[in-house]
Amino acid sequence: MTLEPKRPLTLRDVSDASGVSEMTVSRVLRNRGDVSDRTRAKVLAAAKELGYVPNKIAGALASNRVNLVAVIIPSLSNMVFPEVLTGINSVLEETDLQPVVGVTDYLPEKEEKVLYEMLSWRPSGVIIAGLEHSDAARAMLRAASIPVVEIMDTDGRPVDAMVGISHRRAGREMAQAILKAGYRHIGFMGTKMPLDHRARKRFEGFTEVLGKNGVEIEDRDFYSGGSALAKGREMTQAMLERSPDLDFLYYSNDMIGAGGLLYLIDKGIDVPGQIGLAGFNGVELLQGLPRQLATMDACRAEIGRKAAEIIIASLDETADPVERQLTLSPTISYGDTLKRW
Amino acid sequence: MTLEPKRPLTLRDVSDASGVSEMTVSRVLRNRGDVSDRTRAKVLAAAKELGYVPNKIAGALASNRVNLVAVIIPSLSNMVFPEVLTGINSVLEETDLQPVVGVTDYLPEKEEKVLYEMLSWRPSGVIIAGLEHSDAARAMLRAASIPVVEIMDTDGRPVDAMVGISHRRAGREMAQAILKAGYRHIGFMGTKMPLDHRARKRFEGFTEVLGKNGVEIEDRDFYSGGSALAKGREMTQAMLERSPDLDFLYYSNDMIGAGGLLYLIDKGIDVPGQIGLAGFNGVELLQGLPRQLATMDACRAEIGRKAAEIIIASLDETADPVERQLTLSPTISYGDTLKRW
DNA sequence: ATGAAAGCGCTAACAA
DNA sequence: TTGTTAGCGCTTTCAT
Repeated sequence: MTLEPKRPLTLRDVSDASGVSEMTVSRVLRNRGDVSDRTRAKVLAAAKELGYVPNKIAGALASNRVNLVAVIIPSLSNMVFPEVLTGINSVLEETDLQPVVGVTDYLPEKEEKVLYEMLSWRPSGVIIAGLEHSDAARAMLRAASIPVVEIMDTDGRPVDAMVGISHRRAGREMAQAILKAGYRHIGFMGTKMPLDHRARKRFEGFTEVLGKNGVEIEDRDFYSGGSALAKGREMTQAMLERSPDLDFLYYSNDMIGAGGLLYLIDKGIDVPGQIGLAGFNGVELLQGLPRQLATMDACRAEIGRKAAEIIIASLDETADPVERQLTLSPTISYGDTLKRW
Repeated sequence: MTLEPKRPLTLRDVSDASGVSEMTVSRVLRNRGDVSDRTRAKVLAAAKELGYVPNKIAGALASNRVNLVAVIIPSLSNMVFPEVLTGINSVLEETDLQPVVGVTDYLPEKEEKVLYEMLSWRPSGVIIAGLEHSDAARAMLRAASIPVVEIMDTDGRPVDAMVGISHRRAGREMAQAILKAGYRHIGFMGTKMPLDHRARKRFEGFTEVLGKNGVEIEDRDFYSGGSALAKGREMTQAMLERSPDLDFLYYSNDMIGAGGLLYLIDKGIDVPGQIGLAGFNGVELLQGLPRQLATMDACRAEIGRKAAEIIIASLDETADPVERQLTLSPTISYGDTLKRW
């Protein structure tokens, strides 16, 4: 064992060590083309012995192929997105494609930057949350000439493919369920996030149906930062002190809804008799609360799986065509906090 | 506008469009070397006009530099890891380094595979959870000749640098606090994860101190899958029916602890008088519960930040040297479920 | 079944 | 300040 200056190993090193040409070594390592068993064995032994790790940069440049799929999402702290990732992963795992995650923090400028960075690695496809992007971002997506799947939301026109739910419709359906159950004095709590277009669309759908039925949101409040559970508790308390006549609270996500629910239980208030509650997302996490919050499943894992399938199908000429504009249907679960009519 | 066969743009195209040599275009786009303002403007205009996105693959191959940092973690569903990522991000954001995340699902074989994939992109550094890796993985890490920071845990010897807490010690300290508070009949609940070495070490430290004080765990139970909150509730109920004499329940994570706490509150059991409780992690999420679970902060964001700083310092010859073996000290928070002595 | 040559798109190093 | 040349480590293509 001689000490050489540290330099990553190359195909050349394996070639030298095994006495086989670089080209054949390359074939063995990629399982391409016909190679005799004897040669293959020699090469594999040498590669393992040396601890050779192929250089994908060079490989990608030469072959013009990159097995990466860019996945661009607003956040990792909101459990919704890790769940989508899990769905994407479960499908890509069976291929040689690798997801690479970029986070935008809900900021359009950051989205643009992250997208630029990722596209500069020439990925094979892009999965990106939402339909709202800057013009520059949309231009990049189009110019990349690779499959692009916009996920989560289907209220709008995609650059290429899309999979998600209609948040506007989700808001409408929840409003209908609430009205049917007989509630009329409704308060709303959500995140202070003008850039969360999906939350905005749910809210718009929600107020639209209320409005058509002559009902208006009587109180509303928005928070930012901090523990959602704690915020839900505090905001609920504050809102009920301010507007004691409310008979329903609609929360833009399950975590603050759960905070509200715990507060009401604490106070001994009759839920859903005196006050009804509903959130959004269907986060599994909350099973185990004393009572189940009414909510609506956002089909997160399914969205991830479908998006990955669309990418795969787009890349494979021989594959059966798949639906490229897919709207999933979330279902309401009434839990214990929304009266059934 | 003529329709050409779709082909990604190259430096060459920008060079042609601007009448400036490829080399100078390259310099402009990277802000390297002296370029006249006039030339720079011409180039930037042409690049923007065309919508040129540089090809990092070619750039990386030529310059032998890749601005990626591989981050390898067991899971994204456990909030702990997204929080570490946030810490890493917050520091890397101020450099041109980009984290790239790989997930191992707590499986050594998968860790090995993910590591291999990531190293084949020749990243500038690696941040990897835990100190336990297969021999092959450790060999790869060493052979890569790049900074490697092992995070979360410091009970063991790192390949290169490490940042984390001593989980064994965390377990010991919690045991001491519990004994000092006077509890003697202790039950334990955790995840059924033989491969979660940190949970194992906490448990070992915990039982070690109990043992030295003549106390033994009187009942234990492990779960896998499902909603942690719900599991905590169910397991707590089952354990107390089985072992009604217990006066303390130690949970391997805060989520199941919270489930247990909610169950006990529901039952009207006196916490921490009749039964004390403690978890681990200090998840912010749980603020907002009716009562605060005793827990121990795992310093997640701090670990992420420090790890990123070590990578940066290792890459920058001129930087001040930083501590490369860093053990942070978690602190107990007693909350409302562990008596102070 | 194996090898040799060319070149992927960029940047380091040097020349002008 | 700008341009030229020679590769980075691999794969494609074509020859043997």
